[in-house]
Amino acid sequence: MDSRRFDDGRGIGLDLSMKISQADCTPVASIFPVKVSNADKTNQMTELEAELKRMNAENQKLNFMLKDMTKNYNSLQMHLMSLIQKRQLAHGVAQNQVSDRVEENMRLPASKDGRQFIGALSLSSLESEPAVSQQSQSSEGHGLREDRVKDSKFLDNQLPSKKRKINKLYQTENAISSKDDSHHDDEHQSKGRHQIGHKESDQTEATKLRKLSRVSVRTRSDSSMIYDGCQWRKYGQKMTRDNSNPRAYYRCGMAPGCPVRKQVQRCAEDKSILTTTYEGEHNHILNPVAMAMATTTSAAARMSLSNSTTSEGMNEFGLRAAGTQMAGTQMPFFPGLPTLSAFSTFPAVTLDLTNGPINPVQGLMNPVSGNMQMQGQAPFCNNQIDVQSGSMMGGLRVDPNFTAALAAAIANSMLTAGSQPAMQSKK
DNA sequence: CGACTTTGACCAGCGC
DNA sequence: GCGCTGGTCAAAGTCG
Ligand SMILES: [Zn+2]
Repeated sequence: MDSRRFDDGRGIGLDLSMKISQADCTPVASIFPVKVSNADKTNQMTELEAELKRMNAENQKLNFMLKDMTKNYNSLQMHLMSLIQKRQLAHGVAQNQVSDRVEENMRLPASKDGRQFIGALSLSSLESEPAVSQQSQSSEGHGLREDRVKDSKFLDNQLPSKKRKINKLYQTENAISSKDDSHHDDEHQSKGRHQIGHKESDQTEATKLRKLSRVSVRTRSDSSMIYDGCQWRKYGQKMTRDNSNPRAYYRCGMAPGCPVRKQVQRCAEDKSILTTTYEGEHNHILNPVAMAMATTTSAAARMSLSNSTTSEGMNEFGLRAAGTQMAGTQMPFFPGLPTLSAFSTFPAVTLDLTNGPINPVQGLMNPVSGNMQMQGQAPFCNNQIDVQSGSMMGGLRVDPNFTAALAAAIANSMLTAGSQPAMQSKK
């Protein structure tokens, strides 16, 4: 259906261009000939006006079409992503009994320098407003709100007024799903809350998927949350064992029932480093910033999954398993590189943007060569993926969205690097 | 007053 | 079985 619409759009576009040429040519050609009577002039004027109106209408139509197409494209892309992931899951989970352990890589040692934010580039470039980083500097609660405000401005098509009610609804909905989510098996005995038995398997699948597609992003940020284009609803906060900073739990609030969650926690050693862990995939249309983030996490998750399914330490992306990379050749790029610590057997990927480029221009010129590393965790290996490395490039270039997202993240960090107000104190 | 955040409580998993 | 820990819920509080 989408392809049909696409064709329609193109057809109209062609039509319009023809009309434009008509509108451009006929009057001009007929006006220039020497003496034209007033009646003729008015005639032409009315004709022109009519033409103009038609063009306007056409234009609006086209705009609609374009929006529609963009929407469809986005949703299709998301769909494709999830399908790909599901397929890989089907392969991977069967071979590989991935344990559901919580990852412990949130507390990597601090690295040296550079500041990074995620995703705001796209927004700032789209809105041509440099205020993004400043907004995200506000206090915890406000930071959230501002994210929301920006999102609601940004997303005209995202159920603006009904949002809140839906969120409420979704909260309860999620209460059920998340119960089934995390404790699907044992929940049966303890509470009678799950009367939705037939849904169970689906949700179990969804949970698995969500848990498997877990991606951490480490950034330098003074604000309590990085801007990633999504609306997040906080549903919990916890002190964790080996980190004096609390971990905050958020779930996606952009659509009811969206399974995506994220955890945000500051690094114990370096409080300027913010670790954000994303779980799951959105089940709704995303704005470009969120889309970039989502595709990044999807790609990273796929890499992690494929890593977990390959035995030789080489995955489909041509990424080599940790041992080799860790041991040497890529390290020189990151003098202050944290070593991977305490990775559990849980497959997850860490995008480390904390080794920010000192030279912003360099990063902007060649975003993909920015100091960025990915640390993938798989049952049998710890992967540290250097975006600069050839092996990595081979794999990542396959997915333009991935590089786009990375580029956005890096370039954004360049934009925001200079303007870092004083750190606000967390509550 | 509704939407959203905070925070104590609850629950499951895990190790001992 | 017990205690610890992480994840989630939901009532209460806060905010606009
Ligand atoms: Zn979502």
